[in-house]
Amino acid sequence: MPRRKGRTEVAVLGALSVSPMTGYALRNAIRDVLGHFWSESFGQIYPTLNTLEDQGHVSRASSEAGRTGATHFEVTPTGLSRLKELLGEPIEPPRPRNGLLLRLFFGRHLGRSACMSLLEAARDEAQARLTGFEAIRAEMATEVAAGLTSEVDQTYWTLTISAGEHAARATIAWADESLQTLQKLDGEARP
Amino acid sequence: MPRRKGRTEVAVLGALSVSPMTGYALRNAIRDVLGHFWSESFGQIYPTLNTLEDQGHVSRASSEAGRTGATHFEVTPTGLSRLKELLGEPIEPPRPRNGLLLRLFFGRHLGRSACMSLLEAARDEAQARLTGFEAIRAEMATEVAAGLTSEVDQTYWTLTISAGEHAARATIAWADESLQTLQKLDGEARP
DNA sequence: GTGTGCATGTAATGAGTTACATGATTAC
DNA sequence: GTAATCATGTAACTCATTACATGCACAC
Repeated sequence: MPRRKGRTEVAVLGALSVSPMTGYALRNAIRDVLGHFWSESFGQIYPTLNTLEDQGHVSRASSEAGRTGATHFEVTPTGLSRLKELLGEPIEPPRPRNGLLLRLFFGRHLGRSACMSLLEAARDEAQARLTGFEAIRAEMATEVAAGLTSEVDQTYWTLTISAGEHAARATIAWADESLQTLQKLDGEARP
Repeated sequence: MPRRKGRTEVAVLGALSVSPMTGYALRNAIRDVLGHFWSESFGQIYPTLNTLEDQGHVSRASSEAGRTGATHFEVTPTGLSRLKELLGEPIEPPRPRNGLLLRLFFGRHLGRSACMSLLEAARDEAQARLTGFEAIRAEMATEVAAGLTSEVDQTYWTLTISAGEHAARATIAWADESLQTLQKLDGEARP
């Protein structure tokens, strides 16, 4: 019985504050909308919803729209204050665990060409992410035009996309630079 | 009884491959040298060392140098192949969990000024990291000059520092840009 | 009628951290 | 002598993922 420490609650309450939905839709929304900076595993969402319901922070509003039998969850007023409270809490620093950098650090053991493959993969991945962000920007623009999203929300959401773009471009530049560095490394040793 | 999945083993074998040392020194080395992209909790290191010893990948070479009673661990030949094997395994993608971006995404609930404080803190932190990397570069240069570190190792290690620098600069640029965006946000609403 | 996707959960497992517990050694 | 640091471990706990289990509804 895992005790949730608030992080999952923020994602759930926040997502529901944008729009009420079922647990299933919630999982998809978190994956699709918050996916580039947040993830929740499937088995977290329903238990968290139940906990939140017990605390009166969300309530079930069964089947207004959508299929019969599906329960749409919505945030209650106390749930909204809880969200604001959680958002105000200090950010706990993530413990870094970058598998790519760990491999490169011990690159002497891994070998030059394997390291270069890793760098190329990282660069391509970052490039793909960059392309994905363009699509998200376009999609958001249409939603704002249609009145589905407020401009204030758009501003905040764009900040997170921009963060992803900056990070991706930095990765690309670093990878290209590093590939050049390793290219030169051959100079002295092995045939 | 946690089953280790290889990630801790890479860090431990890798660090010991650079230089044999005690478990205690190992913990410090991982914190100080790999710290900007990797972390191991204290309670992981000793159990992992014992597992690795059982498998013959590391051995105890007691008290050649240093204090009496302290056991220096060193990598065995099979440990070295094990390290190479582990380094060659696919990188498991980290599940993103960025507390800062989660807060900014729901910035409408958190409030403009709180968001700006978070951004300023992130920028300052990135700036501090950038300064730290300079120090690491300088220190490494003296180690190479003293013959303690090979130039090949230096090349690989520098790649990881460079990654940190690129990421930090990207964070600074993004935070400054975002602060300007939020500055303008005031335009219409609240007094 | 049947497969695909919607919808809701539980159980087992694992990874990793924190806190606890203990003692030896060196610096002052 | 005593405080700080070196040194080695264990136990409990938390957080989170994966796999399992189940059933309905809608499109074809």
